[in-house]
Formats: sequence, structure tokens, C-alpha cells
Amino acid sequence: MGRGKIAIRRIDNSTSRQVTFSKRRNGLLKKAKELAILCDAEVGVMIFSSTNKLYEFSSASMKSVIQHYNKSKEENSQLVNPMSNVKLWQMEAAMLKQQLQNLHETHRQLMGEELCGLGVEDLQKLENQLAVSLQGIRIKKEEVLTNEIRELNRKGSQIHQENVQLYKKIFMQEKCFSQIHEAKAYAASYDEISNSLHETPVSIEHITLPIRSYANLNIGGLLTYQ
Amino acid sequence: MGRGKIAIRRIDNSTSRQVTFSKRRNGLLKKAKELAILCDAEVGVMIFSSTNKLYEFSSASMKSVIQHYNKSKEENSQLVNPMSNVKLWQMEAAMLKQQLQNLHETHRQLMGEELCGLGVEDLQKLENQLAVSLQGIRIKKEEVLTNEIRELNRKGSQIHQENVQLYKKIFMQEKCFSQIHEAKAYAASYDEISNSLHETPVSIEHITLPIRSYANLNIGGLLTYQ
DNA sequence: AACTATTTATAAGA
DNA sequence: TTCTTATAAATAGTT
Repeated sequence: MGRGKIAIRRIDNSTSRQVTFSKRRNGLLKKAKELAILCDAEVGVMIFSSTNKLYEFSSASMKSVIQHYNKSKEENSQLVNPMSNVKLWQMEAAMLKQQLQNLHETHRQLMGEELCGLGVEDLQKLENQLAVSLQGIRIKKEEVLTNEIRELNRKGSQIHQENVQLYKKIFMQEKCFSQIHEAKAYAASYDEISNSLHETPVSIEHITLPIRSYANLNIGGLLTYQ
Repeated sequence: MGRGKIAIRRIDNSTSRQVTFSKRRNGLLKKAKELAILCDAEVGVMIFSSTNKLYEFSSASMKSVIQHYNKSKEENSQLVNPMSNVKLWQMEAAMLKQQLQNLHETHRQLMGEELCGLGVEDLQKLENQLAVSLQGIRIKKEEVLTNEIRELNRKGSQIHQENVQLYKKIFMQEKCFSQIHEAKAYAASYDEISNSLHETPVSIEHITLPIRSYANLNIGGLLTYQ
């Protein structure tokens, strides 16, 4: 329809293509509108130019047209339907919820709650499990404590050595008599405390206090004499 | 365009409207196709007849056209986007997954596994919790066992009474000497066993065997003499 | 964007 | 529905 007939194939000339797009786009939108009005039909048209600009017509809102389209399609196939994904995720969520609930119940039983529905055998199993767990945790705890003690002992003796070196240095330099006196006094008091701690192995039950004393001594020693 | 000009308003005549719909619908789809080809545009057309039948054209897949449309629109609003639901459910699932993972870790710690990341304080808390749980479960178990024992004792003595009544009946009827002898023998043997069980209170530790003996006696008695 | 020769779409009728 | 056909409408090429 025009001065000459054209074949329906991509128009090579860019300008010509753009002009034709403009004309025919308006034509299409007009015809869509007419169809909707004349025939009482629900029509939705989306057009994207090659420069990605959107032109649209819809008799109702485009949202409702697309929803209608989806509804119409979900009878035939689930593939085009963006709702199918929703259903998949809903199922996933339901499954996770169930797992969570189950685990929660088990967890509460392990915490010693909600034991009413359980028989003697279940209770016995639970008791055994908890006894084993408790044992494991106590072993682990002792392990951790032992390691901490060993580490503190190591650091304590290391810093004690440092302090001894520092005292020696101070003494050798013989710079100030008052400092020498202090150092002697400190060394005496330190030995008095650390002798009983250091020579004998330290047990878990008595470690808390000695460790703190150690730490205080170390920090005090370093700050004062460095 | 036709024999006469028509106004663009709803066609009243139903048949005429349907015919026009058919013609113009094909026209619109054809024009949409031509536009897509000639101008290299992305086009999507959805048409629903008044009887709700769907006719469509899309240059690519309708799904991709709609997605393109949504993407183009989501700058303005999220409402039209059918993916938003999916995202909501994905978030829900992710949240549940996280909860499940957390609970799982706690659970494993309660089971005495994976204790490596824990400090002394955590271990101590865990130990205390487990000790409390264990205590609760042991109390519950004793409660259940005590109830079972009480119930069995009740049944046992009840059925013992029944048996005594049955023996009396048999003796009173004096139908058969051999039966009387049997009854005497049974009563003697029963008293021998049950005296020691029934007079003294029964402790949990020793209950299992006595209860079974009781049950056996009861069942035997009932089956034989009813 | 406007013009216009031509093609195309389609209203009415069969 | 489909075919026919007269006519309205759309538009290709031009200005």
C-alpha cells in the first residue's frame, strides 16, 4: 500500500527503516485500539524499537492483560508461566519449614522439654545420647583448659626469663642504686610467689587464680622496666 | 475501508462483531508480524476475544517480550512484575535455609559433635544445659516407669482377686474332684510366688522380672479358668 | 512532516 | 466460516 509494493523483509536503509517503523507502529497501535473498541476484545500490544524504546497499547491495563495471558497459558503448559517458578519455590519453602519443625522438636527434646509424648525406650535413648554428649563435651572442655594452662605456663616462664634478663641488665649497668634496690626487692617477691607455682605441675582446679597473678606480674614487670 | 465507512464504536450486532473481530484480528497479527520483520522490532500482541479465546503474536517468545516489558517498566513500579512473587519466595526459602543451618549446628553441638570452634565458656554452658536436660529426662523416665509399675501392680492384684474368686466358685460347685485338686495346687503355687512380691513395696530396679511373671500368671489363669 | 499514487484491509453481501 | 468486491484506510516513495 503505497507508491510501490515492498517485500516483507528487513529494510536495509536505516533511515527508511526508522520512518517505516514510525508509520507502521502508529498504524498497528491504531488498529489494535479499533479492534478493542469495535469487537469488545481485550488487546495488549508491546513494541520495542531497535533502539529499545517501548511503545504500547492495552485495552485494559497491561498488567491485567499479561495476567490474563498467564492464566490462559497455565492450562496448556507450565513453561511460559512465570507462576510455575513461584510454585517450585513455595514447595521448597514448605519442605524447609517441615524440616525446621522436625529438627525443632528433636532439639527441644534434647533440651529436656516436651517429653510428654515419649515412651520409656525413647527416653532411654535420649538419656544415653545426652550422657554421651555430656561426656564428649567434658572431655573437650578439659582439653581446651589443659591447652590454655600449658600456653599460659609457657608464656609465664618466658616472660619470667625476660624479666630476669632485664634485672640483670639493670644491675650490670649500675646506673642508679635505688633501681638496683627495687630490682632486688622485686626479684625476691617474685620468686616467693612463682616458686610454688612453677616447680610443681598445676592442676585444673587451682589454675584460675595463679594464672591471673602471673598475668598481672608479667604486665607490671614489662611496663615498669622496659 | 470497505463498502462503507464505520464509526469506531462497539458493533452492536453480535454476528457482525464476531466477523469483524475475525477479520481485524488477522489483520492486526499480520501487521504486527510485518512491523517486526520490516523494522527489526520486538513485538508482542495478545488478543482475547469476548469469549475469552486467546490469539497472539510475538516476534521472539512472548515470555521474553513480557520480561523485556517488565524490565522496561520496573524502573517505574514493581507491581506488574510477575517475578516479584518468585523473589519473595526465594527470600523466604533462603531465610528458612539459614535458620535450618543454625539449628543444625546447635543440634550437632548438643549431640557432642563439632565442638572445635567453641571456647571454654560455650562449652561450660553446653555442659550445664546437657546436665539439666539429662536430669529432666531421668526424672521423666522415673515418672513413667513408676506409673507403669503402679498400673501393673493394680492390674496384677485385680486379676489375682479374680482368680481367687474363680477358685472359690469352682470349689463351691464341687463338680469334679480332679478340678478341686488342680485349683488347690494352683492356689498354693501362686501364693508362694506372689506373697513375696505383693506385701513388700517394689523398687524400680527389680520390677522387670516380677511384672512379667505376674502377667504370665494372669493370662494363664484367665485362659484356663474362664 | 506533507503529499499522493498505489497497495492493502476490510465492510457488506453472498 | 469463506469468498467476492467496492471502497476506506494505510503507507511507500517522493517532495
